[in-house]
This record gives sequence, C-alpha cells and structure tokens, in this order.
Amino acid sequence: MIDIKNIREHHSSLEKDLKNRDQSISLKKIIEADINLRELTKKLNDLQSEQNKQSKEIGILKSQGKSDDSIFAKLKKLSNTIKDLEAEHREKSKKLKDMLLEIPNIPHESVPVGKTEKENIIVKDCVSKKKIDCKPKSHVDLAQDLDLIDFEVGAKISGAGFPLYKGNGALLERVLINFMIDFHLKNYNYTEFFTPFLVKPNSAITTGQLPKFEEDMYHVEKDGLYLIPTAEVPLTNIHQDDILELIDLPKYYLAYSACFRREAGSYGKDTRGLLRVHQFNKVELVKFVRPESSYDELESLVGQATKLLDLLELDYRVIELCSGDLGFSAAKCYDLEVWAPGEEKWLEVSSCSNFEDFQSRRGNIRFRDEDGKIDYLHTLNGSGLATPRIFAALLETHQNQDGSIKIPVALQPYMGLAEIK
RNA sequence: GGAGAGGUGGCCGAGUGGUUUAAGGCGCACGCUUGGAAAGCGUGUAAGGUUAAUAGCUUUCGCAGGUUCGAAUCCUGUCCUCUCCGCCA
Repeated sequence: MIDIKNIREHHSSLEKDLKNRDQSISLKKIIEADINLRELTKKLNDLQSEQNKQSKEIGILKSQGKSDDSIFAKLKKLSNTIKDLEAEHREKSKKLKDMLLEIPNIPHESVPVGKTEKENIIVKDCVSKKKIDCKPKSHVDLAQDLDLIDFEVGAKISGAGFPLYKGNGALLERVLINFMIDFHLKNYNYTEFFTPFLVKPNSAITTGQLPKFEEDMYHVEKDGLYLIPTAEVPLTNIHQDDILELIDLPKYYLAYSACFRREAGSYGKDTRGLLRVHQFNKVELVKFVRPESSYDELESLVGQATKLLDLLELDYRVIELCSGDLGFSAAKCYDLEVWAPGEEKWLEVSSCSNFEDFQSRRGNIRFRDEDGKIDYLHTLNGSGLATPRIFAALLETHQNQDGSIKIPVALQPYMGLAEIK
C-alpha cells in the first residue's frame, strides 16, 4: 500500500511512475476521496470535542446534585449529528482504503521502463558449460521412463496439475527440499519455520494477493481461509502489527511449504509435466530489514539463490524485470530462470523481490529507529527455490545417453545415490 | 461439537455508567543520592489521525454493531485464549 501522504504530496510524479507499470492507473479518485475524508475528519473532531466537554460538565453537575435536564435535548441533537458523521466517516475511510489496496507498488527508480517481458534485462547469463551428447529428452518422458512421477494417477486423485511423485522421484523431491533448507541454514543466518498452509484474508492482504487476485487462490469458503500460494504469506505475517526493535533487524526467515495456485487464466499454457502445476513445493526466504539496507539485501538474496543453482549444476540466468512485468507488490524484482534442454525453455524457479514498505504498510509491520521513531520497515522475499521446475531442469540437464540421471555431487549424500536409473 | 472462564498499556493488574485525563505494581529511561553501585527518592514511559509542533484537539480497553447526553463498564453479534467433556491422527 502506498502512503496516502505520499500520494497527497507527490501524486503527479507517482502517477507517472505507476503508469510505467500500467497505463490504466489513475490516482484522481483517491486524491478526491482523501481531501473529502480529511474535511470530514476535521468536522467530526470538532463536534466530538464539543460533546466531550459538555458531557464532562454534566458529570460534574450531577455529582454535585445540580443536574439540569434541559441540556439533554440539545446534546441529543449533537449526539445524533456525530453518529451520522461517524457512519459516513467509517464508510468513506473504508472506501479510500479499498482503493489504496488496489494500487500496485511504485517501481524503484532503477527498474527499467518497459511494457512486457520483452523489455526485461538479462543481468547474468550462466549458460552451457556442459553438452548433452544425445538429443535431450523432456522431463516428462524421463520421469515416466524412470517411474519417478505418475501424472495420470495424480490427475485421477486430484485433477490435472497435481503430480504424484513416486519412488526415487518422491525421494528426489524430498531431498531437494532438505538440501535447500540446510544450505540456507548452514551458510546464512536464517530462522526456520514450519507455517500454517491456510491463512486468514488479512494475511493475504498484507502480502498483496488480496483483494486483487482472489481468483488465483484456493479459497476454503466454509472457514473463510485461503490456501497459501507461497510461504511468503505466513512468514511475512508473523510480524503483522508488530513494532520490531532495531537491534532485532535484519530478521531472516525461511520456510518450506506446499504452495497452491489455481492458475486461473493460464489454462492451456505449459500444461504438460511439471512446468505449471496447482500444488508444488518451495523453500521461501523472507527478510525484514531497515529501509536503508533493503537494496543491498535484495542483491544478497539473489546471490544466495543463484548459489544453489551453481550447486545443482544447472545453467541459469538472472533477469531484471521491467516496470510492466513487475509483480503487484514489488518495487524491484529479479527472476532466476534455469535452462531446460529437453523443453528447450527457460524456467522461472525463483523470484526475488524488494517490496520496500508496501507490504509492511498493509500488514502494519514497523520498527523503532535509534531516535525512538516508529516507521515501516522493508520486506523482501525470494524463492530458494521452487522444486518442480528445478526437478524438471535437473532431469533434463543431467540425463545420460542411456536415459539415467546423474545426481549432482551436492545432492548425492542426501540421495544416497550417484544416479537414478 | 457441548459446557464454563477470560481477553484492559511492554508485562502484571484495579476498574459494573460521569473529575478515568485508565489506579497500583513490575519493567525500562533519565535525574537526585553515592568513591562506585544497590537501595531509596523524584520525573518520565502506548499507537493512529490532524498539525510546523515532541502544543492543542481527536480516535483506540480483542473486533464489529447497539443503548445512553455520556460506555473499559450495560446489550447483541463475532474472533481469540484457557479449563472440562465428546470425537480424533
């Protein structure tokens, strides 16, 4: 959520920045509503002040046994006026807040301006150190041939997009999760969490999935809960409504979670195999940091995630997203993509974002600085990493001519195998 | 799912309609005192909105409504926590 004061003071430059992301955004209605609401607030405050004063006087008179009933009629009228104004105020401030919740974050000044993914910038390209000496097979074929995943039975149980991992496939999936968690814990100063997978609407508002992207989430209507699309949601909301002390910052949290996405609107896209599924596994990294350091923290987050890709011996590139391709809550974002030689596609396996104070405002997550001043902190997150596409890229990259899969050295102690055949 | 108890400031806790402008305590900060410390004494100690303001005004006693001139206090709904019973991995 953008600070209303910021909009009040810099609406024309903000609107320009937001239009780089989406031409259709306008702040006009918000500015009008804000002016209107502030007038109303002023009026209401003055009347409340009057009412408080008079009520107190009645109290004093009563305690002296000198009450005078004639004043009540006058105050009744005042009281009714206040009630009407309060109702109006409630309604208008909710409307303003609802409008603000629909406005995406302002792109950081360093973000390249552009309309579509075509204008994204490749900032790092680590391509092909290795050659595959056969025509690479797709992970779908490899997984089926080696009996690692049963897509049909998954579909029988739950529908398309719910892969059933099996045998060494199930093991590899579990190993990937453990390997990634251990890597972050061993090399960086993270606290591990295991979070709820169902969250209240408020939590999804904090991180930006709600109210705008309701359609993308699985909703358990009977209980009013949503299945998380990423552990970012519960992790970030750990500090909902908190005021953190400076000494506690930065905070680095991580969690594995299953992730649930309806993928509404992307039917027919990447339907085969593991490229786009409704349920998948991911290790998520979340940082709570003081504002001055958030861009350094973003760079180190990207470095941390790419280190994993090095260890998994995958070819990858780092993409800096342009303004038009930026996610709703992000001020700046890097995507990590791995090369899948069988699919002959780049697969997005991580997204590392700085949200600045966008989420912390929505979730009321603050900190106290050295002068005792309270302000919103900055949040960041990055996948570290999402398994299904890693799984796919691993099979396709490390396949041998005979159809077996070489396990990267770093994973071998976890797998207890050097290859899957 | 049933029955009961309870949600008040950083923490504990008083408060059943009006000087509550939330008592008192703990903790914390600063000062006095001291060779230094402890104890003692004193002062201060929530967040939001408005504002140049750390002035004033205002909102907030889980949350949302309601009654009343006036609500932490009364009423209704709701959420959460705890205890017991039932069911259960």
